[in-house]
Amino acid sequence: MAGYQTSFLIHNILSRGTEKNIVSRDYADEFTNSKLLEKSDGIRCSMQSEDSNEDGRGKGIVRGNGRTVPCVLDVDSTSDRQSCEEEYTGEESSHQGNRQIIDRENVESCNFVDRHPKSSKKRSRAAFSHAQVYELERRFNLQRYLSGPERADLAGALKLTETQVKIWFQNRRYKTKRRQIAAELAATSTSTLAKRVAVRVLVKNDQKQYRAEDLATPHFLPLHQSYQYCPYLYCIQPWLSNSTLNGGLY
DNA sequence: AACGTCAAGTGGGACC
DNA sequence: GGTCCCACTTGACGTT
Repeated sequence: MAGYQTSFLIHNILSRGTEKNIVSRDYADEFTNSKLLEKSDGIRCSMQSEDSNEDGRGKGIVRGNGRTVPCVLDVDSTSDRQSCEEEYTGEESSHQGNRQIIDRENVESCNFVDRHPKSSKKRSRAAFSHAQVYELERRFNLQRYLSGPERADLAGALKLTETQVKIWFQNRRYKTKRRQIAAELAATSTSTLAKRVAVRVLVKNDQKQYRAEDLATPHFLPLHQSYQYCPYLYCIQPWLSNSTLNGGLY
């Protein structure tokens, strides 16, 4: 990847210290894990409790279905977080709405319970740092599946648990697939609609084929309004053939 | 308040 | 049985 602006190098961003980190898609190829951790260490807050079924650590094997699919280049331009979620100032932010800002010395003890002792039963949700997300994204663009050792290496480099890396890749694959399906369905439905739009004959042989009140009553509502929250339901449109359905989903 | 995003939870299938 | 995966769902949190 060429043409990256130096000012958007992740280590430059991270080294700004008190400035708010603005994440750009313009990342540096030469950026390494060591540089990443050199700057990012201590700005994350992993609130997650350790997964009970932490798996595969140190086994050094590639499992049968732990396949590695290299170099699937599909840069998802919409995958970035939409806003800056943390600012590293070396102390906790005074903004109540902000995500957790972690003191370097308190990284190990950072968890939701510590900060919210009265709501210890609340489910916690880790907020990965931009540097961690960047590196995960970068790796995902290289390969969508990680073997056990690869996952362990990445987890160690990012100071995440293997389970967190595994779940991140899992969620990321599913997210990509969802967007791909939605895009395909949107494309097919619009093209299908274009082919199937019923055009009423209004004039035939110089005779009007409509009544005046017909013009005042719309017959069609935009389909997408009905599927605002269920985009996948586009595929259940009756005019789509089975082959289209199957091909679109699996 | 409604909505969107995302890490984590859940459940089931596949593989060894 | 253990581990991985996918396909959702849940709950926390940020944005509008």
